[in-house]
Amino acid sequence: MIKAIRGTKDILPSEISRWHYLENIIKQIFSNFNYKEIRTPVFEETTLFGRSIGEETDIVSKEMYTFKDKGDTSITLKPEMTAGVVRAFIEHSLGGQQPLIKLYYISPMFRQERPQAGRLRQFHQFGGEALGSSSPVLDAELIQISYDILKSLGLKDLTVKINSLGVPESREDYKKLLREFLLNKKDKLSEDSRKRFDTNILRIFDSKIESDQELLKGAPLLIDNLDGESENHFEVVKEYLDKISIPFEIDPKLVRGLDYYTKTTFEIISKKVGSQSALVGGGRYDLLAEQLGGKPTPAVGFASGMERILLACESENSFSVKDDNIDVYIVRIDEELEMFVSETASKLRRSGLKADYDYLKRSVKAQMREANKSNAKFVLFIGGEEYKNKMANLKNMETGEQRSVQLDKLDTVLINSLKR
RNA sequence: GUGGGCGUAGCUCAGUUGGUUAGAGCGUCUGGUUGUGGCCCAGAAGGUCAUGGGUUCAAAUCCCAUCGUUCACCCCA
Repeated sequence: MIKAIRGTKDILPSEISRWHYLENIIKQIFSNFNYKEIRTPVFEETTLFGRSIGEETDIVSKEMYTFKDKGDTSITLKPEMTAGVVRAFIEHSLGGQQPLIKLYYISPMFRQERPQAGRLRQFHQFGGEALGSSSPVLDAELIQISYDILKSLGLKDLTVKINSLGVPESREDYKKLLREFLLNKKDKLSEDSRKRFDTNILRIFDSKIESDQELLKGAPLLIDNLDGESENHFEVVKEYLDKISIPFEIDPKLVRGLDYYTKTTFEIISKKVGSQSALVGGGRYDLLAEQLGGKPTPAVGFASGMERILLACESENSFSVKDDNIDVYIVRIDEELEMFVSETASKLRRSGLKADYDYLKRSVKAQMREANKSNAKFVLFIGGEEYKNKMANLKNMETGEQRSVQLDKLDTVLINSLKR
């Protein structure tokens, strides 16, 4: 048997209504904030990701689906969306058409990692990006959008964490401080953290190993060593979050794994999804557009994992969607009326009604069971004496009430009955 | 890439210290008297016990390998 590739999942008809529900909320809230949807290709030139996310990051160095196409170009399935959005922004000079552009997306992403709860190789993210303004209000706005979406889904157990990474210059100064602080403790660090000491020292804060955290006690914090501008920016973000009633925690250890972040970073976590607890991650990336060859364009954005969100919703039992139902199921009483039943269904469908019937020549009883399973509001019986007089029996499945209707007035009768 | 758990019907799972024909619930199908659902009742279909090898008179059960899956680490959404 051929099975779906490891780390990929079929979304079956039985679960699709939960996805539609989620997608509708996402579209609704982004639209309230006047964000426009953007769709970029699922694959891009490989170099785009190295240059934006960072060559040394885990995503680029070991998780990308990269292959050569027939023209010998190196292609990569997108592991995240920001790079593609910024590429499109530059390519189509979107910044030249309007000074600030607010975009959102819903799209599959691909990363070749070992699958686990809340982590797939093909997974789905939605996210928002605001390009063209350095206003801290936008940082807060994106936090608000993601938070409001999660809240609209009924999620309760959420924590918003924010931090500021400052600008590269102040960050470099700080790294020196941290390096000095840790220098004589280096040999006591875990193996991973010793590696981080050289590659990305900030990430040592992420370590889950207790002895590492012990060694970090009393370490200088990035947040206490910000440059003046970043500090002011962070103050406004916090102030505005307070004004719009978003509860948050400052987490000086929140260091995100993508190279392009500057100033604000944030995360929303839920304890209800296993160990992959981040539902949302994002931050400001003021230098990325320029780095990719565009004009300097301050920007901020976030991404959010839809599978993780649905896991959280499931474990909190935060919303339920009602079963699909149809308006009318047509039961064929006499076998020779098969064609007429199809014809009648087809007319009703063209009148905008949800109609179905049996294609398997099943018994009347079986047809009724089927009607019941598809939650039909009405059942129409076609056959016998009534049919000769161009009449049919219409049964209300909820009340059990049944009446005779003229076949040529069927659609109006049904439409009126359904209004009630 | 590293480590642990688990692979029995479409799904969720039983299966005793190895012992005849591998079970249940749900789901599916057919019936329960002429042309009417849910509830109930009767019956049926559906299994290379993941795959391959080994131990044994005898393996779903014990051992090994492979594959799959799952959870965790790293990292991330």
